[in-house]
Amino acid sequence: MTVGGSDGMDRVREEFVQLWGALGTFWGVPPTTARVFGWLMSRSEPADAQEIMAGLELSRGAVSMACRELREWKLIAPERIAGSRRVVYRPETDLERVLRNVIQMRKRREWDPIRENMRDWIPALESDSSPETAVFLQRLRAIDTVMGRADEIAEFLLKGGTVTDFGLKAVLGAGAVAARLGNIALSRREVTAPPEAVRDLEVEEQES
Amino acid sequence: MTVGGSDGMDRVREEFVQLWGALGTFWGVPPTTARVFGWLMSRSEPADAQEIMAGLELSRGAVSMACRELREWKLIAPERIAGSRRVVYRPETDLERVLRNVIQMRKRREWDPIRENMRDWIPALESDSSPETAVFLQRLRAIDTVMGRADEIAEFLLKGGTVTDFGLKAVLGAGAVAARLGNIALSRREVTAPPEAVRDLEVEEQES
DNA sequence: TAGAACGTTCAGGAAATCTTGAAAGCATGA
DNA sequence: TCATGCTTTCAAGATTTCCTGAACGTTCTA
Repeated sequence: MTVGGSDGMDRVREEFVQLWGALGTFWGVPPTTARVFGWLMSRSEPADAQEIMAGLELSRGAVSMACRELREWKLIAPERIAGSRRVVYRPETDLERVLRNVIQMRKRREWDPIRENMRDWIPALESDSSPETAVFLQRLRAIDTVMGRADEIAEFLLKGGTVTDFGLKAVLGAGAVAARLGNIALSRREVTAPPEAVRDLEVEEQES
Repeated sequence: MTVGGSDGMDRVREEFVQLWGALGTFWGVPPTTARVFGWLMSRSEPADAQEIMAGLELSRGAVSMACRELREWKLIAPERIAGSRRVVYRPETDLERVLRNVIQMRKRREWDPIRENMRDWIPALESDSSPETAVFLQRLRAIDTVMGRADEIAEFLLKGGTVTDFGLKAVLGAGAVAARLGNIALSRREVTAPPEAVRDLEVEEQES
């Protein structure tokens, strides 16, 4: 079944699949779905549902669901076999693209709705001027600022199209990590203007 | 109990707490734990376990567990009230620090173990030279490279002292910045060598 | 030292999530 | 048009994860 599977290969494959499943946590996907992707990546050739079933000991349904999800994330591409109903899935193996797709998906599914929500709150609090509210409002503004920046970076990464440049790969990596955590990160040292909204958090209680 | 709570304030607070709980997904923390942090952030003053219980309708035990976790992440700091058993928790409101703490924690808890695992696999496959293995090995190497870079960047962020801001404008405007970041990211290893392993993924199995 | 107040722990129940398997849907070829 | 082979769907079951509440520890007051 497995093309050219040796003992070492099989062991590593198994552990790799397991690990990739655990990694699913990082990008917000059920373990089984992530494992299917890992398994496909561990093979030199694309596979159909039956092979995946056999390889991972999953039910037909589970495989189908996982593949649907992975297709939505654009992490695998279906390929029809001519003269048959059979569909094989080819995994996206360009990590850069994998990263971009994951960022894009999470942004759309979770991040953007959150930001939209946020938009309502700040105006809603501006009319209220108790001290408690003032503090909270300030924090919300700071959060909004940071999120806005995370947004810009995510946008940049997504539009970066052909990111062939040297360091950009590094930047991409950083952005992925940061975006995954819902944040941004770069050095403050080079900043010319101080990041006020963020800084202010530390001294917020003095304002009146 | 709530200092100066108005209607609008309470509504926003509730939604904010809810949202923050959902955000927990992003940084790998149970929803309730994240909600506790959100609730604390929405208040101008630190709170003790009882207030949190009341504010979020949680059991005593749940609050205790959430606070323990948050303390581990260094996202809240306990403060003893003099002459009493009471402990109030003050949330970390400097987002920059929040970010760093989260990155640090996840790196230690999940990321580093994963990388360590990986280290075993590549040598284990090098002795085996079937075609299937060769492809997989190549992918593993590419993954390792990318993870290594993410690692270096995380390290940079953690050690870089103040790590936040520097928005996209800088990245967009100044290739120099990207270059600098890139160099930092690459500095430990192949400073001059192009990232072949990554590139190679795209052409590894062409039959198109 | 006793009692009160508060925090912590952990077994067990509750809820959310994932997986299964049967049934329905759709191309293909006779 | 029907039979075949493969995929998709979805309700019900299984599993994992989370929360509760009672019992226990610790610190403070009297």
